[in-house]
Amino acid sequence: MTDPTPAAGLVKRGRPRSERSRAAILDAAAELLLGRGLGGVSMDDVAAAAGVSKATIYRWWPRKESLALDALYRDWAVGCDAALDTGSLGGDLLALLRPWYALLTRRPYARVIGALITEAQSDPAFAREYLARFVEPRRARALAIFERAIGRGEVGLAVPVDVTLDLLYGAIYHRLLHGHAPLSERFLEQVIDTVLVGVTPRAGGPTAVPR
Amino acid sequence: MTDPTPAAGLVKRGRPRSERSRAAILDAAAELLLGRGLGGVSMDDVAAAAGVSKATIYRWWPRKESLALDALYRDWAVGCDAALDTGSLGGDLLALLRPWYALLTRRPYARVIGALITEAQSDPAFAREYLARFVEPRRARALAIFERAIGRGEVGLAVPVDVTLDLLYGAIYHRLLHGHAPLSERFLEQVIDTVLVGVTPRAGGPTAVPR
Amino acid sequence: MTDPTPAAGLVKRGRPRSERSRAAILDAAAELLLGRGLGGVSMDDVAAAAGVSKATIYRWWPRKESLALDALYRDWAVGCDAALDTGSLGGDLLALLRPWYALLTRRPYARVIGALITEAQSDPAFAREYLARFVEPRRARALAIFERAIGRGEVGLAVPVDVTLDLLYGAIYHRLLHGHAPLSERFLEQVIDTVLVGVTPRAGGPTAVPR
Amino acid sequence: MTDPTPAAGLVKRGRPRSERSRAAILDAAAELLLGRGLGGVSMDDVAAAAGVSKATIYRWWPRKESLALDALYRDWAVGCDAALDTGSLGGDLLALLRPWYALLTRRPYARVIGALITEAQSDPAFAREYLARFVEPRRARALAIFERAIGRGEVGLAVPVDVTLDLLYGAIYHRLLHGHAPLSERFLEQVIDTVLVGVTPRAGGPTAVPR
DNA sequence: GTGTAATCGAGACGGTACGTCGAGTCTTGTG
DNA sequence: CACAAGACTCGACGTACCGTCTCGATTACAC
Repeated sequence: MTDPTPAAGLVKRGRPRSERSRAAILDAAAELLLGRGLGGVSMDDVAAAAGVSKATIYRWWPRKESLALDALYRDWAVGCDAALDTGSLGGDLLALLRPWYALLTRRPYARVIGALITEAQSDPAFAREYLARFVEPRRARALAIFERAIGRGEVGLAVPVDVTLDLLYGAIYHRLLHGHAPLSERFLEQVIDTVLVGVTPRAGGPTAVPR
Repeated sequence: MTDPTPAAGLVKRGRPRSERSRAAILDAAAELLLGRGLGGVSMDDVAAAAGVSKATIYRWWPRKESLALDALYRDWAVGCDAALDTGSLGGDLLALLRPWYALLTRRPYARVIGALITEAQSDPAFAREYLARFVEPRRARALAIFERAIGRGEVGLAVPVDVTLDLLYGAIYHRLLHGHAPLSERFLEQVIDTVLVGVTPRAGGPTAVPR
Repeated sequence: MTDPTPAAGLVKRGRPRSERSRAAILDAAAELLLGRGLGGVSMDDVAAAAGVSKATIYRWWPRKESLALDALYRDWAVGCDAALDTGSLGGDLLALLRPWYALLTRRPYARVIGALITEAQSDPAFAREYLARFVEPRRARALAIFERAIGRGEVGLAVPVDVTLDLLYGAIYHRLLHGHAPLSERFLEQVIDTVLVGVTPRAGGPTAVPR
Repeated sequence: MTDPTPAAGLVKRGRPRSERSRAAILDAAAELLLGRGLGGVSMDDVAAAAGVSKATIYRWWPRKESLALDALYRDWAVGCDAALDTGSLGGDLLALLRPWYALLTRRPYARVIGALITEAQSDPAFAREYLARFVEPRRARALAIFERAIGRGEVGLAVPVDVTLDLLYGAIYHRLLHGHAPLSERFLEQVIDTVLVGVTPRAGGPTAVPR
């Protein structure tokens, strides 16, 4: 959204962008968003909290949702880069998902995530941005883990991995967003266990759905 | 939200509520919401489309989200009441989920569902209402199906059914809301198949997650 | 506005008008109007204070201003009917105006009078009603007093009495409505004195305005 | 109400107020007010007619009445600044009042004046503003004229000038607001004549009101 | 007594304006 | 150029009041 490295050939003219302002805006936005949700925070609020002019925010972020995306993204990558190889599918998944779970439950991320998802429904460009930053990276990590497991023979070849990923992440998002039941560490383990059973190869094949 | 059967002992006084207006409001709201999403529809829009005063809407629905809940709810129950017993877990699940899938994909429900979920994050009363109307009924149906399957020995006794339900519904909501991959009938079947494999009892127990 | 004696030929049918309601409405209206002014009182307020249905008010008074007219009129006639003959112009005027002055200063009539006058500016029928009830009667009394004084030779024949009435009442209304100076009993006497001087016949005529 | 010259020591920051908008608002307001009266004009009307946002109006004028005050004030000063000295009290008064009379009768000012007076009844601050702008200046002019006349011996020393001013202005306002009789140029002259007679010194003192 | 007819209460209704708020843009002067 | 300040447009918000309406329940007179 805010490219820090402009075209190399261009000479930089005029006053340079204030890094201080940028950080203040993102900090203030993140704090306010987690506290009151996207709908409860106005751009004036962010500007006031960051000690910054509203025009400065709009110069760098086209709308509130984009700002929210950037503000929340900084924490979001936690544990995503660490590609631990524990040697087993279950261990790898747990190592991948546990830090994320910790993040999700530490502060009310669901508030803002819900609003971002809603915004994505009617703005394809925003949807792409959201997916690219918040969904795809974790999905790619999980996919790599599954591929390693397939290589080790831990996962049956007939298993549709993309569907499995949806089961895994879908279950977690489901509890996160709907809150019909607690999103606990126990739940995380149960989800992984159930998925493991579903993908582990065995002698007799599963009973297919009659159509 | 709007109880049609007030306290029986109370004598009815004053001009009765106009059923015509109520229906017109819900119709107009449903149509507009599916067309433009919650954020794209104003109360004035609904009032104008329904040929009704804005005050009349506010008299019965405290906010736009509540109205949306009522407006969408009327279609939502589709296929939920039909408790087909096909004789197999997979068949039952498919019979339950297929009509719902058809509803979800026929019109852009995701737009409004997302907004309702977002609202639920910061309003516990609304969250309860949303769950009670949009989530719990379908979940209860699925639970009944699983219990029948357990009775038939189709599902292992150690399987945590609530987690399984989250895998099932979570996967579908995940694709519905995130749109990272199409929510197709094929996907629906794959989800059911994978879940079936995960819950079907077998000789050797599942590999537990190493902790 | 509300004719208590309908066409004689008409037979009275149906439930008769509740005199209790009528009185309660006028009482409540007068009290509220003097307390909060016309703009500060809603028809719902009056209905609630009178323990009466809003429809009942509208059945008998076409609009709020008409109700205000009736509500205030009951006090307004004070001292207007008493046609004391003190024997002198000054004495008669004082006897006429003093009770009215007392009424005006006892409670904040100016609030409502101002609103009625304003309404009269854009509704000729209302203006006629207002004049006929609030202005003409007192004017007619004063006119009679002046005519008696003319008969006694207290007032010059060349004096334009209607203009003199405007000076008299105008001065009082001026202080009542504008409040730039107190409307005191002293002021009332000074006004009468000054008018007396202006109308008393003398040897040399007044200096006419050069035109 | 809207001070054009803020504290001198303060540096002007931010976008300056649009003089164009300010003038358009006052023009539109004056035109609409004289055409339909205060009650017949909504803030949306003014905003639309002035090609301006409603919020901009509310930023500078707290309520409709304040706007009306400013909008009408621009014409109101007509002939007030010209302090003609015709040499006689009658001539001076006529020179002062004739232009005002002309203004009052050219367009339906009474509509709005009535509403302003009504508002003043329940808002002391507004009352002060109204008096300071619409009443006091003309009164001060007339007072100066009377004091010159006293210096010339045209007015008796015992005459209470403030009461005389109330007779003069009161009579005019009375006909303006009540409309029981036409506010004509002839009436204006008669009022001045009668007042002149009342204040001109003579041999025998006036007959005091018997108490 | 049994219509018939007008009243009454309660309160929902369409409509209009209110005054406020937030998003996002624009216009100054200053660094 | 970037930035702070803040005025601006636009559009929606939720509320309040107006005057109308639809109920069921009363209350009179007329038959």
